[in-house]
Amino acid sequence: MTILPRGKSRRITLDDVASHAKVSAITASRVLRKPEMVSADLRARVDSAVRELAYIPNQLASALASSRTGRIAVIVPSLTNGVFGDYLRALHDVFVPAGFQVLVLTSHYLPRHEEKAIATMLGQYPEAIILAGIGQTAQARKSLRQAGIPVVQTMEMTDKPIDINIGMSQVGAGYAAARHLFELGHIHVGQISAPLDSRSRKRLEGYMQAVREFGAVPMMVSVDQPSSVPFGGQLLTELMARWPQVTGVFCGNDNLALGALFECQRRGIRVPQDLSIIGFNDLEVSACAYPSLSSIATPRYEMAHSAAEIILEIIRGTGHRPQQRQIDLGFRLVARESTGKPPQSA
Amino acid sequence: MTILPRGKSRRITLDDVASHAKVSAITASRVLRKPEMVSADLRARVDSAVRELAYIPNQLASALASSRTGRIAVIVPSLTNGVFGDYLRALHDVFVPAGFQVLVLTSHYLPRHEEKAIATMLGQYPEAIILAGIGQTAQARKSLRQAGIPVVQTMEMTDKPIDINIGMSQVGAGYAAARHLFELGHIHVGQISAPLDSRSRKRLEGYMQAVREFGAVPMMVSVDQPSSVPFGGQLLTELMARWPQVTGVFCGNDNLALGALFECQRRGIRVPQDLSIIGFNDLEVSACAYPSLSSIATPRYEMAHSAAEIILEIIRGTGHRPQQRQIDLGFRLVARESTGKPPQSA
DNA sequence: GAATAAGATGATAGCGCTGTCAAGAATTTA
DNA sequence: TAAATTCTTGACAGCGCTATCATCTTATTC
Repeated sequence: MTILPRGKSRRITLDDVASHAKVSAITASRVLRKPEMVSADLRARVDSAVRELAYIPNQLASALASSRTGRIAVIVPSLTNGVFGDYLRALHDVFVPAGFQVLVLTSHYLPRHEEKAIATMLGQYPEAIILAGIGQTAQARKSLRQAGIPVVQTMEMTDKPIDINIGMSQVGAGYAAARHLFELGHIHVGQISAPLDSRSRKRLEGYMQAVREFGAVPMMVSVDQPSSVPFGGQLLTELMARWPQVTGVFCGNDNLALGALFECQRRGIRVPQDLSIIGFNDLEVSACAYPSLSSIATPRYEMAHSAAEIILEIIRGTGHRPQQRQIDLGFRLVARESTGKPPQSA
Repeated sequence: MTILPRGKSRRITLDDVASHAKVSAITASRVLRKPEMVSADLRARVDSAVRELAYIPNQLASALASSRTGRIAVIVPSLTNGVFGDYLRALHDVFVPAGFQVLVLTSHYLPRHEEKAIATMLGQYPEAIILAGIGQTAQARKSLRQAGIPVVQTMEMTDKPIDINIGMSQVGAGYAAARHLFELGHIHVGQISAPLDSRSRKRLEGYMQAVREFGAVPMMVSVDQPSSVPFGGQLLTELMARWPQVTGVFCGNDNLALGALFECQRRGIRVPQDLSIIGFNDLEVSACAYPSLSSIATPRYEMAHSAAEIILEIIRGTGHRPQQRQIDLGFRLVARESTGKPPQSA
């Protein structure tokens, strides 16, 4: 095999196709974009020229000329978190068939990174931008407004959306998780989290709300890193060292919950007889863990899907915006085997 | 809040910045790209104009004019699989700081989808393209060759790379996993997999090789869907129903292994006393499961990282290609608690 | 102080495509 | 058959930027 040529043979352009088919460039362009406008004869000639030359249109030039880039910008905190796998899948499911390209950048849970990612994205002149979360910097909000494209903030609710907001109440969901444990009769309910994620902090707020309501004492440990399964075990260990009386734990997300569950198995703590565990997000794995993990099911696929649908409608419908600028898709408490009544002795 | 204007206020261009700063457009351009070429005075004027107008360069126009798109195309089978989370993270880690944009498309494990994704990507005129796997269609291979850009096939090895190949032996790794069980003394070693993924089929081949070598009987069940934790439990159930004598299971990946492990816990099968389980990929969760899961550690982060580094070198080094066109990054057997000797009775 | 070199700035011409409008060909109508 | 209508096709300009080359300053040398 020979070394590939680089930039040697100029790439085939529309003009090449046109002259090969003996038509004007614009006709060739039309054959590709609006074939019904061109006679069958010319269309056939152009089509065969395209095939013969293996012509690939330059989307850059096309986008520049038409000011339609066909790009949708997405910024998520992380690619390794299973939550965003589902989220991105939903976006691809809607946008790719509709002929749009999905550009993804990560913010690593840092508003500063997100601001930079937003600037980078806007330079690509996307036709819409979808953000995870509502904590954009002032500067970022300004750029987003100026861009004049649909901006959708997802994953949580805000009173002051930049444009459109499709989410759920993270505080409410955190409250529901903690309340579930209190209502089962637990008095000593702990919380472990990785509050680098601002949504994680909202859930903590919900936990605190429930703690106050049930007259309990807050017991929290956290780690300033992206959450992961191993941290779940580590944080549970810390929690139980500081507050041995704990009988219920609300984990900021299912990865932490899974890690906590494994740690219990390792240490012979029975779940839920000795300790109840509830997670957050309801990842696929949670339902089939042993014991199966109680969790809060979040509509991450649906949030992304709705965001995508609404954007398509706006783009196609000449910019008409939906009546509703804030959509709360809710959440669902899923009580499974990992939560039960506290032990009698406690 | 008012409805956002759409396309009403023309977006700020370089000309706006230039006239605002009372310099020529090209000087403004230089301030942004090669500031050292411009005097401090003009640079300051342009910089403040940029800030005041909140100018965001149009990358499209820039790319068209300079014929440097700054884009790297990546095609992966799935976004939800944890393996590709690590893989994409590595690509972002290298390319984003280097000023490149990473475009991701998914193939859903289907060569036909991959072919389409490749065509879409080439229309974006990326400066390089990175593929997961080696099973591209003939048509796709042709387009890729014609594109004249670095093409890196990853995740597995091939004798006939399109251009550059950075991978590992999937057959060899599958063989190593199965062999590990045979060497521990197991005679009845089963395999469960989701062979939609072509690499999964390669691992099966390795398993068969080991089965032949140790004079054993192949026992396999599979599901024609993307792998997931729940399928792990389901497939294990099927396997043990058909071959109750099984004492060791090689799972096509760690998700299946995790599901199998949970199923064992549910059914009171002790791991590894009654049943040994080995997974594949060594996801983060495997090390902290209980019992911790034996697995094959695959260099997915490293493969993507090397691919990215090599591409940067080629792009920056005026197209000089590395001597070595095939790089095998190997794999590592990680024996943990989930694999042990078979029960005496067997 | 004149000649030269080095540095800073600008004018011009595209990159490859599409929007707009004009012109020609084919068809229909009265 | 002439006029009106529709359908096809093409010429041209320009999207916003950068590569290239030309011009004008300012420093450096003898």
